[in-house]
Amino acid sequence: MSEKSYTVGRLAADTGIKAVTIRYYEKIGLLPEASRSESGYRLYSEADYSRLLFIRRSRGLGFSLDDIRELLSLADRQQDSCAGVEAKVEQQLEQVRSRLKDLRAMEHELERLTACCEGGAIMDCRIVETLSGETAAR
Amino acid sequence: MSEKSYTVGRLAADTGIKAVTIRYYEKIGLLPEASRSESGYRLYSEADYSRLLFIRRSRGLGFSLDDIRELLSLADRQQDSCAGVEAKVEQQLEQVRSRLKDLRAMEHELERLTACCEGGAIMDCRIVETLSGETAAR
DNA sequence: ACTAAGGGTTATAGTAACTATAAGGTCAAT
DNA sequence: ATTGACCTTATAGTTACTATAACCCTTAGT
Repeated sequence: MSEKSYTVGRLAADTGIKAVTIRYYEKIGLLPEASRSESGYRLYSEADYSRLLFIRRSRGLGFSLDDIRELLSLADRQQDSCAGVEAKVEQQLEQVRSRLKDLRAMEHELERLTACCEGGAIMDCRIVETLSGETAAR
Repeated sequence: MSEKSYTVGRLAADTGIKAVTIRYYEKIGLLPEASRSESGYRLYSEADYSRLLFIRRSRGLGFSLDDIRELLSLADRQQDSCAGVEAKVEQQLEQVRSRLKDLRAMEHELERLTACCEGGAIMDCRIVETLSGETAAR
């Protein structure tokens, strides 16, 4: 019945989250305080490992650490409805889409700029001209 | 031949960049130090106004303030080739595209998640399940 | 037993691009 | 003279880390 445990470095290697970051997550209360070895090393359990994976996957979806804190606490109440979780996912989806919209606009504008430069001197450069003046381009 | 000048608040209203931000730009050397009225108020010229518009437009394309610092110094050398500027624009375009790629992946994954939830309890929630376990989903 | 490499520990400061707060001075109008 | 809207400075907070310093622990090799 020996629970296997990980050191912070081991956990880092296994999850792809750096040791410093893991300690940081603990400090801000995203991970519970780890138990310690006799010499003071942090020791992590399987549960910690799972929690960290949850965090990593959520980060990969663009959730903020605050959002993740909420997600985790929602996920912890096994009996409750998952409506809260779904709401958060949808909210995140909207944020991502809004960010996508902005970035696509930037992409188009940048493409337009690269297209209009013909490689002369700055004083004739349409790029610089566009950036400088022309209050248009909303 | 009276040069008209703006106070920081006027400049803010005209450019859509907040007064605090304008002062901040001055502090980090993105804008030259403004001249002052007798009572110590900052006074801005048309040139400052243009420079600020340049900054705003560049920010709108996603350039970092450091990039903008470089862009400005490139743009200031009227005689030089605009190759440097073009390079920066292309580099920025690549960054934007890479960010777009990431965000599109997030969008798809989030869509997938919203689709799979059928509104039961957390313990049956496919979203939570997906976030928790399933090391797959690269 | 000694030592060196490669872990681990803490605390503090730095990053980007602002935003917020406090505590005060100035200007125009009533 | 006083109000309200402006201006000034300095300092701290934000997000999610990263970097640095200065030190302790473990393990393998000599």
